[in-house]
Parts: sequence; C-alpha cells; structure tokens
Amino acid sequence: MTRYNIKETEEKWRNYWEDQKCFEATPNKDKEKYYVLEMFPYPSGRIHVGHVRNYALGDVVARYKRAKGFNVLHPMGWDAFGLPAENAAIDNNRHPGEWTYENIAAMRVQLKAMGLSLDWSKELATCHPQYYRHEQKMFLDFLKKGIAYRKEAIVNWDPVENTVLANEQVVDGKGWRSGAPVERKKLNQWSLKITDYAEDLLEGLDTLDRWPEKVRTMQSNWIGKSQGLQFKWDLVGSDEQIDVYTTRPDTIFGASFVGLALDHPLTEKLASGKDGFDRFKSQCEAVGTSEAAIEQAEKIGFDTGHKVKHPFIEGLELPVYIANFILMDYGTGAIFACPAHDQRDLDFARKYNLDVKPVVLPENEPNLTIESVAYTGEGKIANSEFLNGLSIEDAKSEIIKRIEDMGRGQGTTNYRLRDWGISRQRYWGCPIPVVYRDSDGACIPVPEDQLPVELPEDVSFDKPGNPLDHHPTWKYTTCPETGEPATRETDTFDTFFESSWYFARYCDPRNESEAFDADKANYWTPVDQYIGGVEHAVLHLLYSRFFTRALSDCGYLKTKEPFSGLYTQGMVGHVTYKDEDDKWVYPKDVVKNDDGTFTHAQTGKPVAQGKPIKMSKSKKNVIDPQDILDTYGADAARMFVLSDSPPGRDFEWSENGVDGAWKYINKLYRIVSERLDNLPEIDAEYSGTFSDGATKLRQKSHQTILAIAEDIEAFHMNKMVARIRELSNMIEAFKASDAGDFWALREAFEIMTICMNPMIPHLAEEIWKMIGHSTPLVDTSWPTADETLLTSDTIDLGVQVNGKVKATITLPKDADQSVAQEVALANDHVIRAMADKTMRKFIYVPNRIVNIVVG
RNA sequence: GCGGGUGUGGUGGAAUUGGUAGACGCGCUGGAUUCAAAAUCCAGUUUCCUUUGGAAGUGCGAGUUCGAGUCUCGCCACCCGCACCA
Repeated sequence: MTRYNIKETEEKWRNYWEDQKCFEATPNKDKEKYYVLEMFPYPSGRIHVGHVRNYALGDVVARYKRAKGFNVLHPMGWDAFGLPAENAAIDNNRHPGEWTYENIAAMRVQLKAMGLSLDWSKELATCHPQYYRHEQKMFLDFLKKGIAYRKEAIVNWDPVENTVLANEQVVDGKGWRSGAPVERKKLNQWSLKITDYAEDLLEGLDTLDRWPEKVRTMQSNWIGKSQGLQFKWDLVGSDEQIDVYTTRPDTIFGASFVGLALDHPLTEKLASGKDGFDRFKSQCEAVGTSEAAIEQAEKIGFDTGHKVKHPFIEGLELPVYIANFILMDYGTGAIFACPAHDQRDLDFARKYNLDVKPVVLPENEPNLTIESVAYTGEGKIANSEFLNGLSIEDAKSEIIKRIEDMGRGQGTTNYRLRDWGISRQRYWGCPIPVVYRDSDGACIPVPEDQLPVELPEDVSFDKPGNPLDHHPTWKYTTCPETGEPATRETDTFDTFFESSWYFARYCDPRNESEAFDADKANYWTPVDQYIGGVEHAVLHLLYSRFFTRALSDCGYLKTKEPFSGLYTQGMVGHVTYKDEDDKWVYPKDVVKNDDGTFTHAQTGKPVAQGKPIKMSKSKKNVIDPQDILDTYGADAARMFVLSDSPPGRDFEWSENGVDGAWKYINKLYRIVSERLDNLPEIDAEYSGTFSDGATKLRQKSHQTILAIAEDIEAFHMNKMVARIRELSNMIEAFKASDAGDFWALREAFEIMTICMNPMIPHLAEEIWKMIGHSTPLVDTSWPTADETLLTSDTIDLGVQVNGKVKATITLPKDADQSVAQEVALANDHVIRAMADKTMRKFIYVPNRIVNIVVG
C-alpha cells in the first residue's frame, strides 16, 4: 500500500486549480452571487496563525457556497499602508515601499501554499498609486459634498523628536523612542463628517441581522445616541454664559458645580493667569489623548473662582471648575455636575469638598445617604421644589419644558460619535490631494486630471517627523488655478481610509478610469460574508459602513451596507516562556523535560512557562505557520485551526493538535485506499436490500450531509470536524460483504469526500479521484440528503426520578404516554429509585424525557 | 474608568437552545504488533464512596422550574475595544 504523499499531492491539486482558473469570478446574472471576504492582511512579512485561521475559515464558506451552486467571489489583497513600514524604515534603513512589496511577495507565496480558493486575478495593494488615486478622487468628491472639512484637532506630540505619536507609541505618557513626556498639540487637520450619518448608521444596525449581536451593541454604544438638554448658565458678574449639555436634567436641583473641558473656548478666559492654573494645565496635558488614558487618570480640577447662577434656585451660586474628565468632543464640552447621581461627579466632589445632595430617592429608601457610591437607579425626585414626587422621566420633560420656556436652551439629541479625523503626519500613506497657495493660504483641491498625487520615492528617515515635509522638492508646486507658488498638503490619509472601500475595488480591481464600474460593484456588493477579528468590531466596520454611504451619496454605487453578513473570530494565543533573566523565549527554543519543567534548547538553562496570551512578536510566543505548512501540509494546518475551538472564541495553539490533524489526514487516505476493491461503478443503480450495518451507515452518511451544512452555515467548524470523524469512524468499523454493503460504502465515501472538501480540499480531490471520478471535486455540487434516512424508528430516552436521571429506556419514535409510562415504571433502576414512595406526577415529553415526581 | 465578551474532565471542546452533561479530539493508562523503536490497531479514562450499586458535578452564591451548563439576580476571574496599531 502506498503512503499518502502530502507534499506532492497537495502541490498537484493547487497547480490544477490555478491552471484551470477554477476560482476566477465574473459577474453572471443567471447565477446567485455570493461574496466571501476575509479582512485583508497587513503585509508584515510572514503570515501568522491568526491569518491561517481567518483564511481557512473563509475558505470553508467559499468552497461550500460554490458547491451549493453560488457564483462565488473570494478575493485577496493587501492593506499595505501603515506605521510598521515606517518603523522598518527607521530601524533597518529600508524604504517603506520596498519593504512592503517584498513582504507582499513573501506572504503571497505562503497564502498560496494554503490552497485557498482565492481569485488571485483580483489581488490589490492599497499602497499602489493605481489604488490610491481613486481614493484621492473620492476625497475630492467628499470635499465638494461637504463630507470632508478641516478643523483643529489634538494630537500626541513628542517634543524631543518633534513628531506626532500614535496612541500605541505613547507608553505611560511618554514617547516610545524618546522617553520624553508627551504633550498635547493642536493641529489643523482633515475630518470626515461621519456625525452627519450617525442616525442612519444607528438605524442601519437593525437591518444587519447576520451580524453578531455583540458587534451591533458595541457600534450602537459607540454612536451613543442620547436625549438630553442643552442650556445656558449665567456667569456671575459677566455677560458670559456657559452652555452645558446634560442627559440628567432631572437632577438640576442636585447640581453642585459647573465644569468645563480644558480646551473649552471659555477656559483660558476664566482661568488663565490664575494661581496654579499653568501647573494644572500641564498636569492635564501630560495625560495622553486616548479616552482610556483620560478616563483612568485621576480626576482633577481647577477652581476658576467664578460662579454661575442656578437657573431655578434664587440666590444659589455654583463654582465653575475646569476638569480633566470633561471631553470637549462630547456635547458642548461643559457640564453641570450632580455628584449624588453620577460616580465621576461624586469622586470629584469628594476630592474638592463640594456639596452632595441626593435628589432621586429609591422607593424603598427615603433616607438615602450618599457615601462613596453614587445612586444611579430608579426613583422619585425629592429636594427639588416643583419636581418633587415626579418620576425621573417626567422630571426630565418638565425641566426641558421650563428651560425652553425661559429661552435658556432646548431638549436635544446628542451623539457620542465624533467626526473621523483622517490626517496623519506620516509618509507611508495616501497623500491628501490639496495644495495651499502661498500668497493667501487658500486651500485648492488638486484637479482630477492631475491625480494621482504620488508619493516621492526618494525619502529619508534620518530625522524624525514627516519625510514628506522634509523632502527637498516634493511639496513645492504651483496653484492649479493661478499658477502661483503653492505648497502641497504633506499629511496623508489614515489607513482606515483604504480599508473602507477595498471590498468594492475587488469587484473591478484593474479599472484605471474609475474606482470601480458601478454595475460590477452593484452585482457583487454587499459582501455576503465578511470574516475577521473581533478587534475591528467598532472602528473599521463603522468607518466602512459610513464610507459606503458616503460613496453612494456621491454616486459611486447603490449599496448602503457593505457587509450583510459578519463573523468575528477570536484571538490566537500561545503560552509564553521566560528565562532566568526575565527575557522572553521562543516556544521552538524550549524543551519540555520529563518532570514537567522546561529548559532552553540551546543554553540548557531553566525556562518558566507563563499563561497563554495573544501571540505577539514582542512576547516571542509566536508560531510560524510556515513550519506547520512545510512539516504537515496545508490540509493538516487548515484542519487543526478549524477543529480545536469554535471560531468565535479565542484559540490556543498547541503542537499536539496539528500532529493529531496530520495523523487523521493520513488515516483518511488509508481508510479509503484499503477499501477500493469491490466498489460499484460511479452512478451504479442498486435496488436490492441493505443489511442492518449498511442501513446504519447510510443513515449516518445522510445525517452528515445535513449536519455539516448546518455547521458551516453556523460557523461551527469544530463540530464539522467531529461529524467527519464520526462518519469516517463508522466507515472504518464497517465490514462490507454483500453488494448492498459496497454500494453503501461508495455512497459513504462520496458523501464524506464532498463534505470534507471545504476543509481539506487537497486530500478530498485526491480521494475523489481514487474512487474513480474523472471530473474534479471542485466542480461537484453538494449532495441532497434522503429524508427517509434521517431518523430512526426507536429513541433512547432518559428517565428521571425527581429530576435525576436513573435509567435509559428505548421507545418507539413518538410513543404514547401510556407506552412510555408502562416501560418506565417496569425498569429496575426506576423501581429502585422510587422505592416505597408514591408517584405524584408523570411527566413525558415525547422523544425527549420522562420525569417521575415522587414523594 | 466606560463599552462588549468568555468561564464545562488532566486538556481543546460538545450538549437537538429548558429535557440522558462530557459527542469528537488531544493527553494519559493497559494490551496487541515489533529484535527494538516509530507508526498502527484494541480496551479504558469526570470525581468521590462502603463499587453487580450509589453520591456529587458545568467559575462562586442565591432564585425560578417537574427538570437549569442553558433562564433571573448578585459576585469573582480572564480576554477584546476605547477614536493616530492594524
């Protein structure tokens, strides 16, 4: 018997699929389309296990849908702009473009080795001018439509390197390279008006019924729609007013101070020059710009000494503080605080000894006192004059009405969502196609016929900051309108810009005159199944939804929602290892000893095993999938990443697992190759009877057809693996002796092969050929299950006594209660369990359970 | 801090969505085969007990129900996101 030659066989089939162009897709109105897309990778240099998992998962769907008769589009490309390329440029003196294209070439080879059913003719790279020229055009269209605009925004500024830092480059409030405390800096930057679409993006979530509930919830919370009141407080001894926004107008009588954001327009006016303000300001500015950093920072404030008049309590004046936890981007950048019913306000009030007056009392606690925990629950209003006794909701309406009558403000809808800042002070991104005329500073869009504005090749990363800005000539140009000297915008787009429309570009990736042909895009989009990491649940997915709407509004396509189905996979983790010097060690350099301890393979020194965490290069707990592909082959690698965990959950890499998958691949080959004798011809008729064993096998085969289809549709790939194993276990145990047996065996082989094809396509093709087929499996459609074989005549069901299982009985399917009762009560175990007690109740759920209540 | 999620044997996980907890694997134990090993095959494997039987058991603590891994409430632990990482 020949052994399965994995390397040779897998390569043979990959070449076949490629030569036959099996996966090249073209629009075809006669067929139902199905667009499968996995989030495209950043070309970091090597694929990682997370990629293998993501693409194996998508490939199961793509191959399954193809077998189900759909016209499948399944493309691949590269999210090629981004920071790591610039870091490589700085660290290794490589040009970002060169580095990126090399990485793409290397990763393409790796992905191809996985045997994915990808249409490589649609491949794209976002760093290519033929890609980004179209998004420059989109930007110009957004500009015309008022979707793009300029405003001041705050960035992390490294004062030593004179450069803007990404949030991830800020470590403990310091620049990651310089170690200098980060400062906040205001820059004039481009933004997109995603807030104009807030309501539509929120409502659209209801239509996304094939998205995970959790992602929709996260997006909904991110958009953060709230109903509230915006109204003005009069500043004592001044004409100034402070416009605040609150979602709790009902607590107005519990207000103890008014707070302003540090960058609120009034802040400087009220506080500058005051004792300690500069110190307070620098304390606030030392905290990074990320919301997490701001929220977790200690709440501090500065008393401006100014007071405002309470709108309803005659003579009451409240202090005005500047506080670090108030965000200029939310509401009006000013609040009134009711410490009794808001935790942040309470923490602040305790710190600065401000009043805490409860104004909402829970029904059962009329003497509520607040210590260190604010009361945010339901209740009735108290200590609030005309509001006393009202519910929270009624009090809100009442206050809004009175404020509106006073002409002091109005009830408003507010969103937490902020506009999308798209300017980046970096080289490796798409240039923003505008110039600034030197004479008057006017911002002039680059005319469409001058696109693309290409990145210069000759850049240096010798000094920190944006190389485009340092470039000797690139930014100096002329005004397209007047011909006067002008300076190019040196900022580039946020890389989320590229990933917001790539799925549409795949529909027509070589189009030079436009981003994509509308007919083609309207045929393929929306993406029917999008698959990627849950870490993209909010930003990338929300930006893409917005972008698609904006493109629709600019006439690019008709689609509103880019992804009608979404699946989010979990992270891939691995245990970590550290040596005696607390340095991370690669798993492949660790040897496990017989006593369970670990030592370093080279040095022989002891190594400590740490808990599994998300794979990352810095922790060295990475596995190179290339080693797996080389050693075990693509099918084993694919099978392993699909089999061990449900795809939605985090997944922990283990060496044993791949080994098990590899053994199984070999075993499958053996099972089939040892049973090829006496198989009937393909499509041979059989009208005789079947042995019991053959009937059981046929039942299992047909149940498997349905079970696997259901598993795939529900993304239960780990269960799919179990089903295949169950079927192959049964085939292995089956001893065929008569014609019916061999007929059933061929049927089982065929069903098993088609069903396992989405997961392990190379072996499936090979087996398909072994059992005599001359047409390829890739063109074979999914079988139909024979309904009559799906159920059996008898059911084993459990018998409980007082809710505890005591016995198992066998009943005819759908047996009557009288039959069930008779059989159950005759069972020895049941008799013993009931002992001398009397039956109070007999519960029978046909085909499910019997429960006898005794007492 | 805020938002979202996860928790079941030694281990990855399954459980017809309220109805026989542990499918299918990994590991381990014993056996067969072998000069030996690898590979392969067979058997066993939740825990505990007074073992032809019985009890307990799904992160912890309550509750609803004839019946709870599944529903409700309150905790604990871990993971993801927080707008310039992708």
